[in-house]
Amino acid sequence: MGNKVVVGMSGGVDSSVAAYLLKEQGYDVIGVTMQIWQDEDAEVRAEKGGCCGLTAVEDARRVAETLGIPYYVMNFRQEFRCKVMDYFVEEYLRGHTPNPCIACNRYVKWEALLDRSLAMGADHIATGHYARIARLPNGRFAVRRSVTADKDQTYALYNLTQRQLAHTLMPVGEYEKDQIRDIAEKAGLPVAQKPDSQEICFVPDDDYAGFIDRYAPGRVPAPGNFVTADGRILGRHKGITHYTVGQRRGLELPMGERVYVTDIRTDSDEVVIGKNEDLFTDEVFCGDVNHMAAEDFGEAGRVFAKIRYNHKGEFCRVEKLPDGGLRVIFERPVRAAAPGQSVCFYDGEYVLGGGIIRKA
RNA sequence: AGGGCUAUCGCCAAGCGGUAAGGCACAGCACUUUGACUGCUGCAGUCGCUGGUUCGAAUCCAGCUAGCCCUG
Repeated sequence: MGNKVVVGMSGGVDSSVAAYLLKEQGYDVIGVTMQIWQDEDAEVRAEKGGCCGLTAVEDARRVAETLGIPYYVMNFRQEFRCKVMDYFVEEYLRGHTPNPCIACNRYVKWEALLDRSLAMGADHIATGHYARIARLPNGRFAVRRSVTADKDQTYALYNLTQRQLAHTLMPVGEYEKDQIRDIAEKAGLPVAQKPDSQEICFVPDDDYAGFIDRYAPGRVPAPGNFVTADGRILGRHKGITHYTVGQRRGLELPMGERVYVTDIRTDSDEVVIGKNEDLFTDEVFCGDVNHMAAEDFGEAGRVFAKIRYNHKGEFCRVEKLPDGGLRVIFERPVRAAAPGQSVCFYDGEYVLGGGIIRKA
């Protein structure tokens, strides 16, 4: 295999250093920024960087110049709109809580970018994720945890395919965040001090519910009742897209004690309210399963799993369902497993795979 | 228009003559490449109104107003 690699450059520190490291390692590096969404409001665009705003292009281009590598901007708006934004909105409309980053990784950052990169003669694509890629004795590829436990990003990568992994490099996973900034500093990269990105990149104002209102006018579920599990009506809510399982803030329900959303009923537009203790479950069911380190979870026995990006994780047992889904039984109950969120399984440092929660 | 009870922050609620607890809600910040959670900070110059007693009242007294209850 050759050594031509396309690095997805977001304009941030991590992907900039990824490009730098690969160049140092002797790769034939090409920098690419994926243009994936565009806010209609020019002012918002100017102020917010995000992982893919306009400042992303400017910053990435400067970094590419500094490194002396060719640089291109590729338009992936179509793919992003279809695979990420549509998916995101549709999921919320049906009362689920999607993770757009996972979809973006699989379908845009990888599928779309890899195809186009291979088409232009590249052998690999690379990103600035805090994760590593390994070829296992069984011949399969798997994402491996970053050397830093706290900055680990493997969770969001569980859905990548074997083919995608075979053509991927993640040089940043070998370093700590501080080291990455040091490297950027020493290499004279102009983005060394840029803050980390966060929140949903295509919702710059943080108001995801408002975004859905604008994205799917006329299709947003109407306001309904807040109810207790035993049917008592507590008040009115703004529509189910405004809520997610486990949520406390924004309910505007002065109950004297902290209360949380425990369920969302799409059939009746009811949002069920309960106590924190009502949010724990030791069993979840998921579908849309992706296998990574192993072809089967059942053979792995006791595995570790995370049910959201920032989850300490819990040990569990996985049973395969006839329909291809999974039943996951945790050793200790997990809190607020929300339909739409992903479960990512681990065998030690390696990602076994994962699936999307459909019922908890 | 007889009697009784109650009126303290958006909701609940301490306070019982010595200079306004707390919880929930809410806001801001922190944390965070998803939604959440969590943490921190803030949040009644005033105690239904008007007078009075007192060095001093949300706390005592009177009247008024409102709500609730019991009688009629």
